[in-house]
Amino acid sequence: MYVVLTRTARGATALRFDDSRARLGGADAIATAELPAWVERLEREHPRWVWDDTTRWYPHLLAAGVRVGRCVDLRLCHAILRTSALTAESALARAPRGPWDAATPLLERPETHGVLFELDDDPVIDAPIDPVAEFVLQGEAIADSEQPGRIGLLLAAESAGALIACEMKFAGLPWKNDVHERLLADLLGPRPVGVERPARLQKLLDDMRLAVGSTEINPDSPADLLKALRRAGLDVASTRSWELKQLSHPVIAPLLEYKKLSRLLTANGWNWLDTWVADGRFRPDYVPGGAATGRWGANGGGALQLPKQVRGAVVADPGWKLVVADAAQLEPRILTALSGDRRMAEAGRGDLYEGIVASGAVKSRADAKVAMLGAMYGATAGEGGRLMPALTRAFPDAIAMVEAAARAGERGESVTTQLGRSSPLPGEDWRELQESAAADGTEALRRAARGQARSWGRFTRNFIVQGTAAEWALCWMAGLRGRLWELSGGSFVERPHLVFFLHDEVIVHAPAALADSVVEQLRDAAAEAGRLIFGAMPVQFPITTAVVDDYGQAK
DNA sequence: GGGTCTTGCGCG
DNA sequence: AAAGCGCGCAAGACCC
Repeated sequence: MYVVLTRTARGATALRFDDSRARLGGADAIATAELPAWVERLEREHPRWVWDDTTRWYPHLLAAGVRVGRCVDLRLCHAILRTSALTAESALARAPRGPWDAATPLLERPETHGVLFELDDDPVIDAPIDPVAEFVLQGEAIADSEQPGRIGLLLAAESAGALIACEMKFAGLPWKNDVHERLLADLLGPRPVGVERPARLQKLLDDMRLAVGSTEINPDSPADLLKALRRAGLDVASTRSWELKQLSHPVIAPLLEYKKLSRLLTANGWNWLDTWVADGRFRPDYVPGGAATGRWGANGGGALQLPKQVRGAVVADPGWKLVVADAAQLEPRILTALSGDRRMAEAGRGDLYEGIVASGAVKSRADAKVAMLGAMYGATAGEGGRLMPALTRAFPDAIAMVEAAARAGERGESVTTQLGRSSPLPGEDWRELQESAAADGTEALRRAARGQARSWGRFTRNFIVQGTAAEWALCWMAGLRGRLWELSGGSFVERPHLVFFLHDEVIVHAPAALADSVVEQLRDAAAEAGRLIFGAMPVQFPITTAVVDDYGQAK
C-alpha cells in the first residue's frame, strides 16, 4: 500500500493506493498535531509513505519518536525519471520543466500566474505542487519503461537513502569535544585569543622567515607566498604541497608543516567545533543525489571530508561501539560486474589488485591499483596511461565497457548506470564549441573542441562506474537499515543505527552486545546488494569491518 | 560593503 | 610520481 501525503494549511491529507497504484477509498484529513500519531498507527501496515520531499516531513516525525519503514521521495524520484534513458518516452520526461525540477520543491502556495522562478536560466511557470498527480505520473513512467524492475529498484533505494539521510542527522555522529580539543592543543598549541596565530603556527612562520632571510612571507596568501619563494631563489610554478615536496631548501619543511596545520585550524579547528558540534553530536545535512552520479553531497562542516587527523574524536557512547565497514575495492568490482568480465571476476575472488598481478597484466599491487584507477578515470599520461595497454589485453571486456562510455560522452550523448540513472547532457556552450569547430575550425579551435570532448568523455566514462557504485552503496545501506531495526527493540536511537556514510563506507553506532550481530548484517546486506543489482553475475563485494570505540582506530 | 572567482586541500 | 573522476569549504583575490 502507498499513502500519499499532501500538505494543507491545517496539516495534511492522505490518500491510499494499492500496490498497483489503484486508488483505495477517500481522503483523510489530519491536523498537524495529530500527524505523528496517525503515521505511527498506520505504519503497522507497513505502507510506503509518498511525499514531496522527505526533508519536509520526516524530521518532524523523528522528533516525535516516529520512524517509518519505507517511503517514496517524489522530488528525488522525479529527478531520476526526468533524465533516465529508461523512461525517456514517458509523459513525465516529455513535460516542460516545472516545480518538481527545482532543487527543492515549492510549498503549496496561492496560485499565481506568470514566471515564478528560473531554473538554469529557464523561466518556470508556477504550478501548485500536487503530490498525487506526480505519484500517478511517476507510476506510469515506471510501468511503461523498458525495465520497470531496474528503475523501480533505483527509486526505492534513492528513497531509502532520503530516510537514512534524515535519520543520520537526527541521531548525529557521536563527537567528543574534549578529545578534539586535546588533539588541537597538542598539534597547534593553546587556543589563541583574538586573531593571533596559534603558537605552533607562529613558530613555523618564524622559522620560514629565518630560512628566506626576510619577514616578507605570508603563507596564507598563495600569490604572496609564490613571490616570496621566487625571491628566495626557488623555481616554482605554484605553491601546491606536492610541488614544494620536490624541492630542497630550508624553508620547505616548515612551510609544508604550516600548510598541514593551517588546514587543520581553518577546516576542523576550534571554530569548526563551536559551529558544528552540539550536545556531543555532529549533525551535518546530507544531500542524497547531491552529485550527478547519484553520490551524496553534504552541507555544513564538510561532513564528507572529515580528515583522518580528527577521527579520534568520533567516540562511541559508554556501553556502545562503532562498527565501521567499507566495501573493499568497490569501484573496480562494480566495473567487473557491469561489464561481465569473467577474467576480472576471477581476479577479484580475493584481493582484486593481487588478482590482477596474478593474471600477469602488471608487476605489482601498486601498479594494479594505478592501472585500474587510470581505466576508470581515463588516464592518458603518466603511470596510469602507461599501464593501460597491458590492462586492456588482460581484461578486454571491462576496458571496452569504459571506452564505450567515454566515446558516447565525446559525442555528447548520455550514458546510464546499471539501475538506470543517466548522465546529464553537456551544456549549450559545449555544443556550440563542437559545432563551430566542426564547421570552420581553426587548428586552435579544433584542438579546444577535442579537449573539451575528451573531458566530457572522462566524465561519462567515470559516471557509469561511480554511479553504479553509488547504487550499490544505497542498496547496501537500505538493506542494512531494515536489518538493524530488527536487531532489538526500543526507540530509533536505542537500537543500532547508521550514523555516517561516505560513498563506500558506513558507521553504525550500536550497543556493544550487538556489535557482532551488526557485523553479520553488514556482510549479509552487502551480498544481497550485489544480487539485487547484478543478479547471478559471480562478482563478490567483500567488506572490511572494525568494531571500535573511536573512528580513529578503524583502518 | 557585498558577490563571485581562484587557489589549495580534505575526502571517496 | 604527480595525471585522470566526483564533491565542499575557507581564504584571498578581484570585481562592482
